[in-house]
Amino acid sequence: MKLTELKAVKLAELFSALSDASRVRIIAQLMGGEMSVRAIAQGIGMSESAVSHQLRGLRQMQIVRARKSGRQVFYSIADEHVSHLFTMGWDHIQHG
Amino acid sequence: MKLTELKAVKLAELFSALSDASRVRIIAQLMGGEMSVRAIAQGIGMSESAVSHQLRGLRQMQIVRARKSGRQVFYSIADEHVSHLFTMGWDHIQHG
DNA sequence: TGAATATATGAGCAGATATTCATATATTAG
DNA sequence: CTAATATATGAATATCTGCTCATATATTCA
Repeated sequence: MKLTELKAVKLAELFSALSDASRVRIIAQLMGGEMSVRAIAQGIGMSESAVSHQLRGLRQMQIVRARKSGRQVFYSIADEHVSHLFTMGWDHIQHG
Repeated sequence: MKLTELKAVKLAELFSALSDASRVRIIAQLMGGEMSVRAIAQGIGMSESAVSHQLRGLRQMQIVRARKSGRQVFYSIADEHVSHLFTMGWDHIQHG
């Protein structure tokens, strides 16, 4: 396992995506399918602005992807690596 | 997937363990087997104090475990869930 | 015992991060 | 067109984080 500096940073960034309780709640909701910003915000009791800010970061990290429809934007998990990672963490919590 | 507030925090804490490049380097080294604090520090070019601080957090999160032998303390990955999680992230980086 | 070595820890600081608030942009309805 | 709605974004702020430096503790060696 040879770890260059760049890869260490990339790995840290990946895990950072799930390293905050708000983002965890956002991702957990998206595990059930795509949702609008408003729906996410209401579902977890966060302001739409805060959710939008977090989604921006998640989008840039390619953790989620956005689909625009009319004036709404629907977000969903970008790829199954992410949901798999999330599920593994989830399982670990359940047993630990 | 029902996510209580407590579980969201626990999940975030778990991923936080790997959300920093220094910790990623520490974990990556420990993937090869147990190492002393000094060896870890030298291996990744960090001060022993900084490494010790990080190890403290990782210990509290049960990500690593410590074995004392004489005046040295050897650290290793606490359980295979962690190394599995790490490996998954690693794979994701390789292909992404 | 005293010196040297290995690790741990507390304080303090600099930089990062998450939120709020105000505002901007884009889309739809009337 | 104007008003309303959904989202995005910038600035400001409060909190959190990771490091350094100094110091403490524990263990071994002479």
